[in-house]
Amino acid sequence: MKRVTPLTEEQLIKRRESRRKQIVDAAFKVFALRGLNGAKMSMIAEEAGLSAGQLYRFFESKEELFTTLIQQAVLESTQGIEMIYQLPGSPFEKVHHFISYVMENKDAQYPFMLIHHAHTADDVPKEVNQLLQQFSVKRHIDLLLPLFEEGQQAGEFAQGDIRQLISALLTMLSAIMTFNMPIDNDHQMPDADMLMRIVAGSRK
Amino acid sequence: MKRVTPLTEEQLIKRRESRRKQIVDAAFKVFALRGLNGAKMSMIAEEAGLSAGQLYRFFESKEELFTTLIQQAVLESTQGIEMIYQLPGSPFEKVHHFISYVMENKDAQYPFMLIHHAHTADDVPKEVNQLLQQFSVKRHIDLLLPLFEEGQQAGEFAQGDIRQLISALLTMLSAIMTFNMPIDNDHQMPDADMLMRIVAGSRK
Amino acid sequence: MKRVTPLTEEQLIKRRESRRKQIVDAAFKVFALRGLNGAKMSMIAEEAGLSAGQLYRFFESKEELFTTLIQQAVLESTQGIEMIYQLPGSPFEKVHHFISYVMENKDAQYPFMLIHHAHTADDVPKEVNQLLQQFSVKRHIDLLLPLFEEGQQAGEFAQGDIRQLISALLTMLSAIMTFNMPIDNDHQMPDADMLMRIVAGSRK
Amino acid sequence: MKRVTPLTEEQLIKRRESRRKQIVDAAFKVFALRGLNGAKMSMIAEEAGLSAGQLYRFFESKEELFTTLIQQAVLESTQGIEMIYQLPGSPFEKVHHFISYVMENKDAQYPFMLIHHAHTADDVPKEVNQLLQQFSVKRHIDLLLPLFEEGQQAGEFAQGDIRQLISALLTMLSAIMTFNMPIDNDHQMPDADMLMRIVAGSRK
DNA sequence: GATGAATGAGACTTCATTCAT
DNA sequence: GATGAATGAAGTCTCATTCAT
Repeated sequence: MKRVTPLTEEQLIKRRESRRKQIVDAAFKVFALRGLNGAKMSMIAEEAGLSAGQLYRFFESKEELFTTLIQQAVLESTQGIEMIYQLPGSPFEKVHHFISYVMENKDAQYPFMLIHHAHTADDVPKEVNQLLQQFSVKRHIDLLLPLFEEGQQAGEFAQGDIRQLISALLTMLSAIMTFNMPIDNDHQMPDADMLMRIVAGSRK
Repeated sequence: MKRVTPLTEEQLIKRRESRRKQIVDAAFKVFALRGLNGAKMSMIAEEAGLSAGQLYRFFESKEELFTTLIQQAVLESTQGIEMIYQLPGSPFEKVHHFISYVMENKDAQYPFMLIHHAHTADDVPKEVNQLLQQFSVKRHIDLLLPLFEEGQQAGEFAQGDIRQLISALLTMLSAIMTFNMPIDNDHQMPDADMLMRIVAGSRK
Repeated sequence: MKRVTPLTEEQLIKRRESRRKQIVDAAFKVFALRGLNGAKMSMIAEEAGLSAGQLYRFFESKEELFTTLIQQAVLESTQGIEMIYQLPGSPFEKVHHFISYVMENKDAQYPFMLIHHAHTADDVPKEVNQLLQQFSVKRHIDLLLPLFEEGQQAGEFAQGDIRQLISALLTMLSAIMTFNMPIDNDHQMPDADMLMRIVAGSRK
Repeated sequence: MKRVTPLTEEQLIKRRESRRKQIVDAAFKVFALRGLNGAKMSMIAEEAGLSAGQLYRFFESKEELFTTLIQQAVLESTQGIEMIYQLPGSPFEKVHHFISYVMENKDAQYPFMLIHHAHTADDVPKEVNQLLQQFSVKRHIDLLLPLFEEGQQAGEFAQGDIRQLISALLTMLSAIMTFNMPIDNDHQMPDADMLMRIVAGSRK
């Protein structure tokens, strides 16, 4: 006769955390792809493999869930950008690597897409707006500034206002990631080489 | 008691058509800015200066309205692109003008934004999907092909696969127009000059 | 052939106001009898003779509806108490009349019941709490103070702390109204005479 | 590995009964304070120091639990009233003591509060309604009748219909206990002396 | 013909109740 | 036996669509 024993507390906590991760991952994806209003709690639940009601044992509301994700996205996007300094090669090569990496990894794109939705959606929780004001692109630009200054001095990058250059690059990257067009044979995303032309400056 | 002379049939038809145009214009704008789900019928009615009920005298449903607009957007985007041949100057200058024009004119952007929404929304009417498959970017690329071949031969444009180059440019343009981020001092949209670097090719 | 003409604007406004009154009256009753949580929007809608969705054309949310009613109840309860000075007779007779009137008129009781629910319910909107703090019983006591002083000096009322006496009377009145027990042959509400014994003081 | 000696059957039954009592006590309090709908099973479980699931090993449903409590409350309220004959002094003093005791002891109030909720809630199980009809206030009045007759004959109590007098007193008591208003400096509960004026009759 | 009021389907959220562990 | 995770029904709220006036 098999005796069924309750899980130990440790097991419970582990399970709970893994559940929570499931939800966060699912929500990350669904919110990134569909935005605040387009994402339905039922979609997130399905993506996470549970019922909608369960979400509320982990997050008080759709708003709180979204806010949590934005916090995480802000963090991850910053870390993703900081990563650029670990990449090998000259500034040009670093940036090139970075762009390639971001464009090829869905997971790397979600944070940027999420932040974009947070900027453009209609009824964003006010905590999110505060977050966005504090950790805006400005921060990302600041992070990249030394690298671009170095690149510019080395003659690898276009001359002109550096901050503007970085901002334009980031905007284009975000725009492309957000664009989210189902790629077919016709629609072709610009590749990293093309984007690097913006960074490097034109022949003309 | 005021006696109103009845309108002739022709006048009636005219009035009806002008009414319909009001609706289409309003819907164009609202759908372009807010997407299929974000746009509420009541918003469109208000933008058009009509009651919500009126919309249904011209379109059977929100879906039909959206479908109609997509048809028109496909048409207008094509016409917008054809316009490029009327612009003065070399191929490079033509493309530069075109990009500048599109980026500075809200109205010119609506068709592209609308098509983007049609591509990314989830519950798009199937007629719309058919339309998008038939009149895809492929068509736009075909239209621009001669111009870009000329530019390439003149050495103004980057070497390499032309179709890919055009596709990338169009995608970027759409992406930027769709990006729709509230511009602040931090977020800076790339300008036409920067985009032209993609077309012109890099120094490297 | 009968020509159906739209209502004039004036008619529309009238209809809208009458609708609103219907809702307010229904909500007043349902909230008074069942409290904030016990009252379902569908019950209010049914009592008002319309569908639940309609309520939202007049009030943004259940909370706003409740808050509006509390404002009105605070007003009405105060006016109801001020009314006591219009009643004929000595202070004792005035108070007696007042108690009788309140206990016999359902409508006169709703404001007090509503305020009671506002005090005791769980998730009261914060505007309501503010209101209750500003226009609390203190105000009612202040209003009745002159009358009770007069009655006490005339020897009609019990000696002792007047404010306490008034407060106790009001509390008992509220408690009785709120008690809301279905009256049967067994349960007998105390009548005005009995309550007046509290006011008048005991023989002992 | 720790070996636990199995409990004897008697011990098991004892444990089970103590468990059940925990639940009943917790539920008594929570239902008394919050009513049928305001009380959540999870609150009762927490108050009892158990998991929500456990409740269902003792009671089939919230309704059954509530019904059980009402049965007990009816019993306890009757016993509480019978207690009055054990109190010292004249009828007046007995009643005064009783009122003081009830007003000062939360635990003594729960049965009355519970019965009140049973009377006023909307979706009360029908068994409860039957119970309330069978063991209504009538019973309480019958119990107190001899005492009040004695008091009346002794001239301590007001003249008039005794049953009505008792009923009014009980109703007032219940109402006050149920009133449950957060006491502040403004709201002042009537005290036992004031209530005794109802019993004793007025000077007038 | 026009208006905006009314309905009903669907999304968010809570909680009694069941059930895997 | 116990726990707390999972479900589903019900309530609040929104909006496309219909319809009385």
